[in-house]
Amino acid sequence: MGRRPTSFDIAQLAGVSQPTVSRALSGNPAVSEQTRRRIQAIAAQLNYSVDKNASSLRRQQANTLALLFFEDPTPDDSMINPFFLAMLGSITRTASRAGFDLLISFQQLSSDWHVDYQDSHKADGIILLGYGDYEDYRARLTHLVEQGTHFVRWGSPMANEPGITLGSENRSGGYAATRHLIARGRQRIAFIGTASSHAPEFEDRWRGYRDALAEAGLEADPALQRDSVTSEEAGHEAVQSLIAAGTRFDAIFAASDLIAIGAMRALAEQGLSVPGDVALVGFDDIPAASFTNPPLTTVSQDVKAAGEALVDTLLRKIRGQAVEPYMLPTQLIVRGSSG
Amino acid sequence: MGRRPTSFDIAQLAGVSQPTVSRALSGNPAVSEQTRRRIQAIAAQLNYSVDKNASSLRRQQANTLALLFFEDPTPDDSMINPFFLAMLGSITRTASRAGFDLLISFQQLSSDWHVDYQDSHKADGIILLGYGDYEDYRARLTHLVEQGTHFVRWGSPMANEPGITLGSENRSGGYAATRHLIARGRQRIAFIGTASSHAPEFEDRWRGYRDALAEAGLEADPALQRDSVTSEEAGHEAVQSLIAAGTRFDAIFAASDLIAIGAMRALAEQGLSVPGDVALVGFDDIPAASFTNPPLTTVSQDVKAAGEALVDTLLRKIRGQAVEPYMLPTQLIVRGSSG
DNA sequence: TTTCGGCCTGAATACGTATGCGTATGCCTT
DNA sequence: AAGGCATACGCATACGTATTCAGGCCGAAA
Repeated sequence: MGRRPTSFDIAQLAGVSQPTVSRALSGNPAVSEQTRRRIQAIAAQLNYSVDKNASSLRRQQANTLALLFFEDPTPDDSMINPFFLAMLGSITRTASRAGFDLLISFQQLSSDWHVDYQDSHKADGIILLGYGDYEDYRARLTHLVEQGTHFVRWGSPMANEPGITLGSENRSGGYAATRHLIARGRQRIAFIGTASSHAPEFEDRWRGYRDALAEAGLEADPALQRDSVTSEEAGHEAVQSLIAAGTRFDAIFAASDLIAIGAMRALAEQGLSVPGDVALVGFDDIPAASFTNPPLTTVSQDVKAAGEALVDTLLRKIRGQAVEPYMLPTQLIVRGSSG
Repeated sequence: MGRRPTSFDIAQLAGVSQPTVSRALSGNPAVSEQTRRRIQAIAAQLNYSVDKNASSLRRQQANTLALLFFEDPTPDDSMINPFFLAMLGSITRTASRAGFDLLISFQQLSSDWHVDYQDSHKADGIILLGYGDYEDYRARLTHLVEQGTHFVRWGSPMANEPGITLGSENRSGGYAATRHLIARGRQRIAFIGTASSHAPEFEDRWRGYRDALAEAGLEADPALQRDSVTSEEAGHEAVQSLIAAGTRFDAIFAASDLIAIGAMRALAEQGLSVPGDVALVGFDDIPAASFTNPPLTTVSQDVKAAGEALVDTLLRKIRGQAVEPYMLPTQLIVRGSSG
């Protein structure tokens, strides 16, 4: 026969009915061990596999999660935040271990993602990754909640959050990084990275920075702060501007590794040595961080645990179990760039 | 009403039959502009969206591609070849532009992927990414072809290839890299990367290396070659072994950037300067390559074009159009590590 | 021998959509 | 006035599975 086999074909060959085939293959104990074996043998021989479309239609669930990845539209098409990419491995593996497929999509921030995946029943739940304009975000999340869509977001918890958010302990991470620099004797520590509520993760890291300074009796000098999005170019520019301003500084805490790498380049161009003249700490521990020269001291987020937490939490939500938002610990990784 | 709306609900509200709704929303010209508008308005108001499971079941195609990513089982769970990750962005974007969703899965090499996705009708075609044992690979590809599965593979074309493969021009890339080193006056050029048919991409790069040497009247000295898989550790070890052997060399062509980065570390540890004592060229142009110190000269693969080529080719295959395997050009990116 | 319960299995049906085919309506032609 | 054609729509059905419900069989208890 030309077409791919269906459960009816198996049934006919096994001398049973189609429902029995369905039960046998899904492990339903109502079917005797003997017939189950027979059916499984025939199925294997015919290379049969359950049609997921029919199955999902009938069961009203797809055993699929959707990963929506947001990014600012960038001229350079290919550059993706390496930190999120690193999470991908962990997410897909965890999902697959739970028997779920993973649908992924890179969204431009403007698109109508909120009426898509779960609505059309292609996925049972959604994982939201990436930074974005949080006010717009909030409106969409509210929409999702109203529709009864299951989702989990990675980021920094907002006040009165619609839905649930997981994230790293950004404040304590920033605190540890800054304390480390202070312990190495640095006093004039710059912060590169937007310190406003438009970028809550960065703001939290900045809070940790400020708290550590205060604890040491230092003050956060606004002249030592520069806004920057998370890209190498932005970090490079920010440090150039810092140097051009003439303000003295002996350390930099960069809100992300990409920024730190750009900073490192700007410092080198100006003949400033790392860590001799300027100590440097980043955030994220992306792969490239250990390849720089000197290797970058940074605050590591546990990417593996994060992916697992996202998937587990989402699955619990789908199953109607209770979920609690929580934060994942970060860890300071001391390398050469901080002395 | 509690449930999500179906095309019947829309039909009732619009005073037409369900098929008319289906046609109206799918742009079938058999329905008048006027009724189409009415139906669309109602659908929008109810937040209706087509159930993809039912739709896929009926039409027998899912508008979905599957990306199967292979990797050697690694103890460190999270490390993924950055080169392939970079391709991901381009692939998902191209697919989405064509109206296809992307299902992704990171497979251990041993699993039974060949009986999965398309078989179960979850995807209309498969993209295969990653290196692996090519003999095992061949058997599975043959199986796929026999099943009539649509797929495209990224890699190095094999003789009597089952199915279709796209890849970069690895030979000419290796040739350009080596020529460059020769042009800079280097004579004793080492090659790090397996030069056997178990790793066809690397073998092709090695061929280019050998050809360039031959053209310059030099010979490929086996003492200057070390096997290495594509990881930083492996590159590090390989160069350590090279140095320990005492063989003199003034340049290294590494078969991948990860290897090159490991090599750079090993050289630095031995007090050898780059490019002063040893010039270094890599392959891939991963993001980290431009962050090393000195920045890494490398052979760039056009990741964006590669992703687009893979998706376009696969879609053509799915549509039953003719497809031709072809190779994508590479480009030498000269940075500081080669002098 | 009858009855009852446990264990398997089959018949029927629902999931929501897309499409082949038939039909009604209006308009133009002769 | 009657037939022909294009246009716009409805009827019926198929896609392949999972589940509800009812029944058949068999051994054991009465």
